[in-house]
Amino acid sequence: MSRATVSRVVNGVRNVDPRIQDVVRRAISRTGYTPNQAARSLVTRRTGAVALVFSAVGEACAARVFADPFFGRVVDGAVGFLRERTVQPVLLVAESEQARGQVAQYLRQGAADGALVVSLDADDPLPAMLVAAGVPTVLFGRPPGRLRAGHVDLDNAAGARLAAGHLLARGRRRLATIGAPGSAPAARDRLDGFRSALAEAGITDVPVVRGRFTAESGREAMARLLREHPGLDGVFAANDLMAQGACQYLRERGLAVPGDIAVVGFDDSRAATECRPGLTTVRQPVEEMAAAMARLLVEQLRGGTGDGSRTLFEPVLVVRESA
Amino acid sequence: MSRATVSRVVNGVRNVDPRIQDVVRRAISRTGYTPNQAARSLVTRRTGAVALVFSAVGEACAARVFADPFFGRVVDGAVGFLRERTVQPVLLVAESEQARGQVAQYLRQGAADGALVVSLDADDPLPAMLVAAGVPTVLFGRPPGRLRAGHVDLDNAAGARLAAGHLLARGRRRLATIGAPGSAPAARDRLDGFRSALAEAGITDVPVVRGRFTAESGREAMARLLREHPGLDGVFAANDLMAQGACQYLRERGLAVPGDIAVVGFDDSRAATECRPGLTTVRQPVEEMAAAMARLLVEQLRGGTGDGSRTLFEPVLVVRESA
DNA sequence: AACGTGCGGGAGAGCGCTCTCCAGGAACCT
DNA sequence: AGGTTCCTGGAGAGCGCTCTCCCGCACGTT
Repeated sequence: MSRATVSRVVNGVRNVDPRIQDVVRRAISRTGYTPNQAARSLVTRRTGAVALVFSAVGEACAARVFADPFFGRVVDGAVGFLRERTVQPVLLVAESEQARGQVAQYLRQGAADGALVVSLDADDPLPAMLVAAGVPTVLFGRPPGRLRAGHVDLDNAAGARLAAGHLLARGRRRLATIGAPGSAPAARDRLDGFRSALAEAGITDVPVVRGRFTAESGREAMARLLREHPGLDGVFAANDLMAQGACQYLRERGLAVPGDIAVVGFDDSRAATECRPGLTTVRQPVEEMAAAMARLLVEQLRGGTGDGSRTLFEPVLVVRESA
Repeated sequence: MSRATVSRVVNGVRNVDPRIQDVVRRAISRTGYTPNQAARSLVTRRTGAVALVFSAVGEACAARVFADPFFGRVVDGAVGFLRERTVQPVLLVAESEQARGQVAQYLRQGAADGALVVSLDADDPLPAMLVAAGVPTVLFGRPPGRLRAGHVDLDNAAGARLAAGHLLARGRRRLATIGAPGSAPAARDRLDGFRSALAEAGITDVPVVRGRFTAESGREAMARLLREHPGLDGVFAANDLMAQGACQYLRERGLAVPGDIAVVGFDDSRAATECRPGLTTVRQPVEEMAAAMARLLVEQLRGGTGDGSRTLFEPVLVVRESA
């Protein structure tokens, strides 16, 4: 029997006599034969795998990255979608400059058919490196600079407006916000959206303290806000983790949420429901967005073109107890 | 110029005339040439990558897995070690039966040179599948059944004894423990160690409630313990997340920690320091253990043999405020 | 001057697979 | 009965690299 026939059976391509198929399959299971992926991709120029890259500029360790429930949700969404299509998801972490180089090299060599990149930072050079290397790439969030790449995004400004509107509707007027590093486009949009919505209501002086997307930084930010602006009655945090930290701090200081200060978060992550009181927040459908990324990439891989296409999601306000 | 010479330059093997090296390198950077990994591994039978597999039996989603700080620490330890040796760490999640099959297949095909497997469950078939497929494998925790595989472990029983000793030394006598699924060998050892240490002190009746390694399950377990055994004055939880949940519940119920009830956790994870009060806990050096796994695997890959070797770590008690 | 020695480079096989091309046979039509 | 078509299986090239073998040359030795 020739290799060609075996190959046809394994790949289920063209008609092969059922009896012969049976013989081949039996031989395969008897000998425990497994096709060599390297040889296969050498000729097909496909690996059947897609990389899910988490890139973090300035974060020393991967633990920090995984600490945010956000990442687990991304993994869930992307992995779920890819599994159904029997493409193997492969997670890569680019936690340092050196790591980014290694990851880019790895992908350029063709270790995966494409990359889903989650990077919080607009200064991150990785997306541009991958696009330049010809790796099919889809990003979470809008591409930095003038980079042309498929991506999935949330209307962050609209989400922040939702939060602002809700706080105003609850009669809060002395508002502040806990932002995030200015290098994160999403965080910037949230800040801009919040400010502009308040400006339309005639509130122009909005204190801002920047956190680092962690609960701990939320605590610190809240402490500082309270110190510098004692009269606050409402706070919008750029993510749930920071909102959770803020709530903790307020409770420890004996302040009631939302009685004394209303708190609105962003993401609708696990942290929002675990928080006491339950966090009123702006829902970002992370799982669906990640699945959409995967879809975009798979289509690009199939169709050959289609880079630069994007999917935009709309945020929804989820009202719980905190505001 | 022949391909052989270029290959020699790229791989830095044998002496090549510096001038020729220079010419080759210049040509490479000018044309943006990148060697094809598939072709390379076809002949070398190496990929230069190592898989870090997170396997979870019965967990529906990856988000749950990543929610535990434990996993971030494993990633940190393993990735840090591997990067220095320029081997590419690749994370794989085996979140379902189907996923396990796909992951096993992927590795059997030679997508990575070996696997570091983190599985909390003794019933998990993945380690045995990989070993049977001839994939060099190193496990976190002792191998299930009679499987022969390299692994790294902590003396969990000794850790639990440390916790028991500390609670006893603090004068606590009415003790209970928040355990974890019996299918997790580490959790079982912790339970056994705790019980045997108390038995030596003449305490034989120790209430046990099982959690699921999450803060939420810790809350529930604590609630139940308190309901069924109102006189408790000390609790040992099988990990910090559950201890954190227990502390939260106690505080909400108006009970002082450690005043009314002392709490000891396990892991010394981020949760331990973020908890209020700071958690007294048994330190498990997860990062070092993960690095040791990577070391074991790399040695096995180099040396050819050495499967079945293991590294055992000793736990240390870290005293903070909670006990 | 003849010979050994070692270093730097080329030729060419072959890793394990896929895929195109082709041949042979069965079935169907004229 | 001959021709046409379809179906199935085999032969063989070639994917892009590494690595062994070999050759030529410069240098040092006898």
